[in-house]
Amino acid sequence: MSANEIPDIVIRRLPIYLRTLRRMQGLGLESVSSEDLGAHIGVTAAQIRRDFSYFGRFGKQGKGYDIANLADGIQRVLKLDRTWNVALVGFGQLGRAIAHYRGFESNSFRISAIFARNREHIGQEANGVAVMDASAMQEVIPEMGIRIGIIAVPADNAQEVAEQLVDSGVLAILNYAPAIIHVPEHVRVREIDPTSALQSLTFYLESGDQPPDSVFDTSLLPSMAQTRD
Amino acid sequence: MSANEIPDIVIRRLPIYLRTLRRMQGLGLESVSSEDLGAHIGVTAAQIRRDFSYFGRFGKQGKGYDIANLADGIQRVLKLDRTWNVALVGFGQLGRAIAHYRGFESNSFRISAIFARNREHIGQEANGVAVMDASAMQEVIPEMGIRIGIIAVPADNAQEVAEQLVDSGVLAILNYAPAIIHVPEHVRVREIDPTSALQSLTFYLESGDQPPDSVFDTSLLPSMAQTRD
DNA sequence: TAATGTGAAACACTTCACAGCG
DNA sequence: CGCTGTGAAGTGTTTCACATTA
Repeated sequence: MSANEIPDIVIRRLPIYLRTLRRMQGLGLESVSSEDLGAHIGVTAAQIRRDFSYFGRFGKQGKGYDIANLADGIQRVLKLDRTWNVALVGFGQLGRAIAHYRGFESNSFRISAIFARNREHIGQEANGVAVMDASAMQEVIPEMGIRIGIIAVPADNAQEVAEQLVDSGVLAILNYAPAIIHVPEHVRVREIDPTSALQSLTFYLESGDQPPDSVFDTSLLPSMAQTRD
Repeated sequence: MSANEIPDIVIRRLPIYLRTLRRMQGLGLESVSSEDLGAHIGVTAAQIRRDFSYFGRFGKQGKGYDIANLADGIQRVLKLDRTWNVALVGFGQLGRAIAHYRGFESNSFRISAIFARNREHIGQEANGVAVMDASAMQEVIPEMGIRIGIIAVPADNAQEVAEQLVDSGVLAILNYAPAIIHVPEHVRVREIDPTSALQSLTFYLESGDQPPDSVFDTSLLPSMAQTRD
């Protein structure tokens, strides 16, 4: 009955559950109730139970969930019981920071190919991985069995890079460029967009007192504010 | 009637609309229909119209939306017609990358204070901003009228830093640490979590052929997979 | 006439509440 | 007897479809 219609929102919560369970495991804990786990993560116990129910019966009534067992289950559902090779495109400030980030390694990912267009970047290396010319993508990505790409190029080049990745066989993209990329149905994209995140937070702040600065800034845009009504 | 109940999900889409409209404006376009705008962004025309209807009547029947006017409207709704000072906490790899990122400036934010605990980091500087001791937060943040904080410290320190920020008067937090932070109701948090994003993408990939590597990796965790049924 | 703004319907997700199990 | 798993109810979000208006 659990078949195949797990909402994406549930899938996006699984890594958080996994990470939390692994931390608990590291603390020597053996089991946890949906109540406890929810409190740690900031979601309701009911949601925890509903989420887990999508992919099986992991709990024991009266007892809760076995932490190691549940974590392993989630890890398997997410197919994280292996290491995924990832291709990074872009080796500017951002690309380099991503290439040097050590957090992926311990979480089932390895940046095993880096591509750039800038001649200055090509030939440099990060973590022992040499930066290749972007034109090598179509050859290297299939060869290495890479199915995940990270876009870390300027917004204006993001769509083009997305297409090159897709043409190379990539099926999942993590997009750091501040641009919406359009890909075929069978390709999944997640956006990393700190600027948008900040820009949606200010909505909730009072603009009132303490202007941080005397500059009345409409940013790059010289346009004038003007609304009707 | 538009009063005050705009869903957060709508607020989170506004920066994307804004960015897209500004790009169109830069291209010299003057007006756009919900149909067109939706196609560019990848949402339905109905959603665009519904979203905008929450904060006013911005369109003209038969014509569409005036790009400059609509962008200005969104900018005002999001309170982005000013520059917000932001405090960055953490000056390791990640913190430094954020400090040097030039994308915030042109989008209404300025990292105007940087804090770290590591003695090596204190006194360094980025973009002309000196790194201060974290203990100075409670004094400096109110003084500078800062209400937005960015957390870029290891997961284990994230909660502590969040509390220091909140105690200093911060009301909005952008959290790059891979940890859920708990804050009072009146404080808003957005997470930047590339690892979780990648980990939720693999769910949709076939694990089948082409194992990228011979390592059968259960990562850091030595635990054995074992499920019931 | 072309495209908005919006009731109403449809769909999606979350929470309630409790039977049932270990 | 405490806690899961899950129908059913409750909310929230998206889409439909069309009257309305520039």
